[in-house]
Amino acid sequence: MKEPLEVFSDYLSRKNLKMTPQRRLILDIFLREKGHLASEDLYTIVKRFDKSIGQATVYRTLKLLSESGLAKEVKFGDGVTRYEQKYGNSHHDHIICEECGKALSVVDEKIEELQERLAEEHGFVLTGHEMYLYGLCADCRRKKGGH
Amino acid sequence: MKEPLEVFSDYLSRKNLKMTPQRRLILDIFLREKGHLASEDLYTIVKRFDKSIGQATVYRTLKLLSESGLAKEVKFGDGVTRYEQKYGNSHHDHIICEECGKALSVVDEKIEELQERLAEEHGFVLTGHEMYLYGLCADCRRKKGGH
DNA sequence: GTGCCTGCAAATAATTTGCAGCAGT
DNA sequence: ACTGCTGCAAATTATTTGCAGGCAC
Repeated sequence: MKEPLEVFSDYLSRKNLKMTPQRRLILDIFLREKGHLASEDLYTIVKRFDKSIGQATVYRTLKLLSESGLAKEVKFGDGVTRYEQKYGNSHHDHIICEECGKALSVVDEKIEELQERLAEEHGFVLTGHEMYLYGLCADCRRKKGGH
Repeated sequence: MKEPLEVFSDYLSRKNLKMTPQRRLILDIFLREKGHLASEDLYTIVKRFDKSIGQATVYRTLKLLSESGLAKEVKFGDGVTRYEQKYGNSHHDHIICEECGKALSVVDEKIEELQERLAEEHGFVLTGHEMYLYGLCADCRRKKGGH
């Protein structure tokens, strides 16, 4: 598979946009940090490498990364947009612990299939979907129970 | 089943809060208008009946309605919080047309079951979930195809 | 050299909060 | 009477945008 940096470069030149040191740095750190990062989180980390970078640049670059297919926006319902890596066309959903905020990525082929069918039954052709499962993780249940 | 107004009154007195004309009016209109209403939508409608009502009151009342179990917050990912009616403990998910914004409420027992199981497999006990299917509705496909 | 890019600060958008007077219970 | 409630405006939060100078192509 093509390297992320190449994917991004290709995307940029296709759109007559430019590869800059800031964009390279943000992509780099975005790839290094696994998980679900808010723009602000990324900004904090990126700033350690380039004191002079601006928040807006991080916001703008994350948007570009989404458009290039390298990142995907996810919204956990707390008003903060997070971004996660997305190689090729991998897809997954989320289980979020309501106690500690831990978020796992999961997929269930059977569910995906049923979603497709459900949409069809209502006359829709699916283009995408989001599923968030909220609950208590094993750790938090133990802590709560143990008390 | 108990009347919504009674449910709300009970909730309020249980919390040492008060039933006011504004709250009664907002509940009334919320029940009348089926669908997924943003606070601002409701505010616009409510204003036709009471010119002097403030936005903040609508926001605050919708929050109370959620807490009382009569309403449920839904977020379609466009940064606007919407509210839908929720009698008893009815639950459903959403299919949203990316073209015209139309939103349908749906349930699929089989999916619900698999979600439960999926969470379990990852050590979670589910407390709730949200599922949003995005796609194109039949109408919009026709319009697009016809062009 | 041209047009995109950057950091900054100001602008938005949705929602929340502080406050002084008003009103349910 | 005692608190909670209301409308208003100001505050917050997350994100976007305008701009003047700088840099990639």
